[in-house]
Amino acid sequence: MDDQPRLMHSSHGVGMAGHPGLAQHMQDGTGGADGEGRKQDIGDILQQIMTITDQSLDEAQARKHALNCHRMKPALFNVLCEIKEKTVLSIRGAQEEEPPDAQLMRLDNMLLAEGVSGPEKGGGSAAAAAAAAATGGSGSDNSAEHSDYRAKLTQIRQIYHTELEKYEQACNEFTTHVMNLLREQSRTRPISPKEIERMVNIIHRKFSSIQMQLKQSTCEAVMILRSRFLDARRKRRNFNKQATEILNEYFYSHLSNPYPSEEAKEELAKKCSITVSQVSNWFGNKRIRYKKNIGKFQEEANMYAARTAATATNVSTHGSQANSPSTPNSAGGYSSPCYQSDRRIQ
DNA sequence: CCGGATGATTGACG
DNA sequence: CGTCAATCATCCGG
Repeated sequence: MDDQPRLMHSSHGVGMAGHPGLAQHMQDGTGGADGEGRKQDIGDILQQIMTITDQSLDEAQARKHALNCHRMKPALFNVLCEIKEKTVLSIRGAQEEEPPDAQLMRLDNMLLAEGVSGPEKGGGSAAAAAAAAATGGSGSDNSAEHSDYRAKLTQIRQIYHTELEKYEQACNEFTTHVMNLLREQSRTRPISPKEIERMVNIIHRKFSSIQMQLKQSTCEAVMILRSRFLDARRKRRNFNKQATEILNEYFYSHLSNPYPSEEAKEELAKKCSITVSQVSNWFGNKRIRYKKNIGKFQEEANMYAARTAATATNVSTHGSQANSPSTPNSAGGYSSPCYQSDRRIQ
């Protein structure tokens, strides 16, 4: 039975109700042949086919078996095929493949870029590294944040994958179920493989729309995580003591003009293992805070002035004085820096 | 836990 | 674009 040609449009579901022209075909094809008995038979068989989906499974199973063994069954099947063949032409080309969804592609790309849907290790760490670089944090502290970010990303990724797998499994289960159903039904009514395929497509589309929701919420979670991670203000760490000393040293030894050039900033940044913009921030903050309350900083100023003076004398006694000519004005008064520090910045 | 210290951000200005 | 001034958000010592 299975090798009979099967043609049936499946978009109307599994029932036969509403098939046009079936009744008259039956009359035309069988009316004159054998009288009332046959007509009755065919009426029965049709009725059974039409109502088979309304019945409970085991009941239907028994009916189906009876139906398949019915002597009129092959003939009826052929008739159905014939009708189907006529109608299938008008159905063809009704709907075509939809273009790949732009939003879905965007989501996929983003998940891939964030390392959620890509290969296990590479993408995630790369994205985290990029994010870390963007924050411009110093070496020591962002490794902790980095691992924190990584851990959270991994968490998201795991949830995403288990959910995705669940959906996929459910989709496959449902698809095979429907396919079995259709294949089973194709023994009593004509169903073409193409129609089964179309039905599978419909199911897949439905499930992928569910997946899209998953992807969307995953993307959202990643964005939130990322924005929190990238907002450096929320995880500010003080510079280490050495960096602060280097910066202060420069600041107080250039008190008359505490505006490091771009190269000087780069140099300081390298020495302190921070970024140039962090150096700029530091000097900006320092200048404004120093100016605001010079008194508060005087002790500090004296200290650094004394220190630079000491190193300067050390250097000069050793014969080479390479770094002194830059700011003769400010570095000179080491004995009483507190008196000359006023109104330098204005 | 509080308050000052501190790094970063924001908006205005030249 | 660099700087200033105000402000935010966090850190950290007492």
